[in-house]
Amino acid sequence: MTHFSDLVQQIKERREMLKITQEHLADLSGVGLRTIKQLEAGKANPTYKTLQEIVDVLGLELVLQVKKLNKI
Amino acid sequence: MTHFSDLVQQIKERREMLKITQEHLADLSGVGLRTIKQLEAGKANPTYKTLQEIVDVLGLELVLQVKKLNKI
DNA sequence: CAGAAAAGTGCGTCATAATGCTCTATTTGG
DNA sequence: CCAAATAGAGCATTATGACGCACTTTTCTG
Repeated sequence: MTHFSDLVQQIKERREMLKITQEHLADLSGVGLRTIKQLEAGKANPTYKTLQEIVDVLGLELVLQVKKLNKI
Repeated sequence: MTHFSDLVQQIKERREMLKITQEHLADLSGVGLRTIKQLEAGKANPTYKTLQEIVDVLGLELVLQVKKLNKI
C-alpha cells in the first residue's frame, strides 16, 4: 500500500475543497456511496475503474510516470 | 475506462524496454502471471494494489494530479 | 525453417471489491 | 447547546478480480 494513504488524502482534500459531500460525489461519479466512504476511510483497495471515476469527477487524473528516486 | 488502454500500453512498453518477460515481472512483483497477462491484454480492471506492485517493479509510479484541460 | 521461449486464452475456484440498508458517531450551523 | 447534515461502520449479497492449470498461438533465435 505504498503511498495509498497519500492518494486517499489527496482525494479527500480535493473533495472538501470543492465543497462536495461524499453523497454528492457518489451521485456525480456513479460510484456507490458505501464504496466512497470506505475509500476515504482508507479501508479499501479500489479497482482502477472505481478510482478513475472518482478522481475524474474531482478534476483529477491518475498518471503513470517514471519514478522519482530516493523517496526516503 | 478513459485512458486505461494508454496506461496498459505504457506498462507494456516499459516492461519490454527493460527486457523483462511477463513471467519475470510476475516473480518480481509478486503478482500472478495470469493477472499480468490479462492486464497487458487490456482485459482487466486491476485493483490499485495490483497496479501499484507492477508499476513499482518497473520503476514507475502512479500519481494523482490536477487534470490538464481540453483533452479533445 | 524448426524448436524453444514468450505471450494469449478458456475454464474453474477462491478472495474480495462494490453496493445497499441500517445504525452510530461526528461535524457543523444557527 | 441542539438539530440537521455528514461521515463512519457492521452485516449480507452479488459481481468480479486474482490466480493456477492446461493448451494454443505468436515471436524469437540459431
